[in-house]
Amino acid sequence: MSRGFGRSAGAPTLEDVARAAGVSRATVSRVVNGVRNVDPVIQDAVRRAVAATGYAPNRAARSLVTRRAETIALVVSGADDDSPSASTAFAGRTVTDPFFGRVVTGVVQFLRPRSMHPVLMFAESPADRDHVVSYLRQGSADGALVVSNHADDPLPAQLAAAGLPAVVFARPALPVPLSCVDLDHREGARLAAEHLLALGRARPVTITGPTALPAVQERLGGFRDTMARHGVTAVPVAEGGFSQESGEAAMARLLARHPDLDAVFAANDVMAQGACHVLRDRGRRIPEDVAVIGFDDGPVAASCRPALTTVRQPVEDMAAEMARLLQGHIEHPDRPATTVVFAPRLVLRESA
Amino acid sequence: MSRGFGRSAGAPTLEDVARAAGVSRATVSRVVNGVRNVDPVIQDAVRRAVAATGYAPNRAARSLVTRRAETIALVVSGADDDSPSASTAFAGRTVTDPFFGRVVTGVVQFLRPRSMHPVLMFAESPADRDHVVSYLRQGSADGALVVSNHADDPLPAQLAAAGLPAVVFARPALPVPLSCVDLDHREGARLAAEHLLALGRARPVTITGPTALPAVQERLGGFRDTMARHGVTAVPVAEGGFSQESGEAAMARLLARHPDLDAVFAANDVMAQGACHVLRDRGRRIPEDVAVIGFDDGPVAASCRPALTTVRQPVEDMAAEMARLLQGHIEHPDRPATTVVFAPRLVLRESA
DNA sequence: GGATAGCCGGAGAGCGCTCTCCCATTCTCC
DNA sequence: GGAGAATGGGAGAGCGCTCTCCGGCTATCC
Repeated sequence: MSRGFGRSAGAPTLEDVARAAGVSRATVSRVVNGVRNVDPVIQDAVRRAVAATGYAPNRAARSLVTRRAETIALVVSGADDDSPSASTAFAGRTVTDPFFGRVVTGVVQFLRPRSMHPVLMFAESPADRDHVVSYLRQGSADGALVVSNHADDPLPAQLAAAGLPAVVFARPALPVPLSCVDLDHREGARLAAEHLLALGRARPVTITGPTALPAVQERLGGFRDTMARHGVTAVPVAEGGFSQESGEAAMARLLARHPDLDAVFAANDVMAQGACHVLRDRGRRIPEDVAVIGFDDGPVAASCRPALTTVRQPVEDMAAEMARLLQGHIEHPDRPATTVVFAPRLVLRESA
Repeated sequence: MSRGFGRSAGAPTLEDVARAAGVSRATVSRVVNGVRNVDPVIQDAVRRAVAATGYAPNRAARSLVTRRAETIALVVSGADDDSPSASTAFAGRTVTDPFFGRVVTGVVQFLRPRSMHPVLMFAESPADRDHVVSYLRQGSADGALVVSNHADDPLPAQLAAAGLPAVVFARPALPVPLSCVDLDHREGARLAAEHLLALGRARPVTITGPTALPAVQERLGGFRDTMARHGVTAVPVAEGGFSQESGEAAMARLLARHPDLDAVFAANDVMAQGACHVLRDRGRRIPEDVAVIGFDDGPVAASCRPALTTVRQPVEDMAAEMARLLQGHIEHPDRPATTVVFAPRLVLRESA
């Protein structure tokens, strides 16, 4: 931390290091960035000068000329605009949701070795979305990773229209010329259905998420189709909102209409957990009386009782892939958008 | 999005706007930043030109001259250096931990109205910490918010030594000249103890976190002292590691040694939940046979069964206060470090 | 009416860096 | 040994912005 040189009061600059090493600014820059060959002797002198002055390259100055922020935005987006309370409900749900943590983990996994760090942004209103767009247009970040919880989130389209590099998690409702990562939801649902069938369950019900989401549709379709293929033609459905309470409510409705149900497939773990609570309160044993399968395999799945049998979504890998795709789009602006689909896996625990 | 002007291929610059509006660069800058009086007529022309060109000020250029990044770093820090597996264990634990989400929520609450966004960083190794320090020294962020999960995390001291603005969550083990926010842990433990005493419990046990943490010490001390003051002199203790498994293991040990226990005070909700599982597995009813009190009041507390009675830590408020303090330090570098202590609150649910 | 103050716009100097030229030196090969 | 190629360092022009200074203008006051 010894300064000594930088008589210019502030932090030492390239100029200071150059003077200390007795070379030009350009040479120091070359050594610092490891570009072009530089005489080992001079390299050494420069490195010593860097250490002596405690030099740290100024990021703003570098960005100004390279036109790269070396930063990406991680945008959590999509609360309903016209619902006044949506804003807080959403923030509460998603940021505290372990799903969010898993996304962060995956993104950081990819970014860290590259010494990059995500900027966290939340887009819940039209103003927020404009802000995200202008943030990128200002060059504060080179691209965006978007996680919407709303099927018709307009942000991806805005980003695409502005020609900004972006990758989205889960295919948006209306096609957008952006790369995205997604899960094979139909396959996940098929896995769940076949497991329940193998268990001999013949009166399954399902708790879906908001049916506007394509992913929700696919899970439902996959489940129904598989069941139908095995002769189970009618699968009662209740729609939930991904929250535990909504799962409880949905379960209660299903139980009232179909007291003889023997299996539940919920569109996420949290609702599955809610369903378990209700089932237990009504004296049903899990999995003996009712088998329950969730979706996601978030941290709750393993820690709740009974531990949840669930369809694992490799969120961390998917998030890391988003980052990788984004990097590709940033470095090669003309690269066409692609969709990477991940395979789900059934994780067997206690509930089914 | 109509461009039209910027013949300079890239994004429109101040220069482009100035030309379009028929004024000087300085005037455009003044209008954009709302500094000094500018003739309303000219202001209007400038605004029109801004809209017409689709101008967005370049952040790097601005930062270069203002010496402000208008960005702060949110650093999650503290895995044990010498334990090879600590890195992943930590990342998994903390990022997925709802606690982290609550911190983010609080920080964003403060930052958002100011159009700022946190950069997420993880510091688990000495190299990571050096990286955080140099990131700040590069001017990539104006200051850091540090959340350590390790009592003797060296990062705060490094930051302080480098003279960088930083605020830490929870007082570090060894005093560091940085502002911090903390909870009155003794008071929280007292609240829990008195509630158990009021319930008529006389054979309480407690599951602590890693005893190296000052907060853990205070919770334990506060619990013991309050109990002692009411005649309960011996409180069996088992140390946990804040994870559910560690809570389960601790509970099992306590149960083996003190089968007649009638109350458990756990140092966090997750361990309390683990304790509940073990107690139930051993046939103990909660709260009839054993009353359980957790700490934190994270999202799990309300959603697990039985819903947890717990000591609420206002994490969001604390995190927002961190951001506020940091802003103060950034704007007034000479402001002395302060500690803001928050009051806990007992939240009554089913478990006690 | 002239001197002084106040207001507002423009000119221009950088902020710290990268990167393209350019030039000096050494190497290579006939 | 001399022409050509390669190698490695320096000079200097900006990147897009802010901000100080300056100058021209109008308002104010004796």
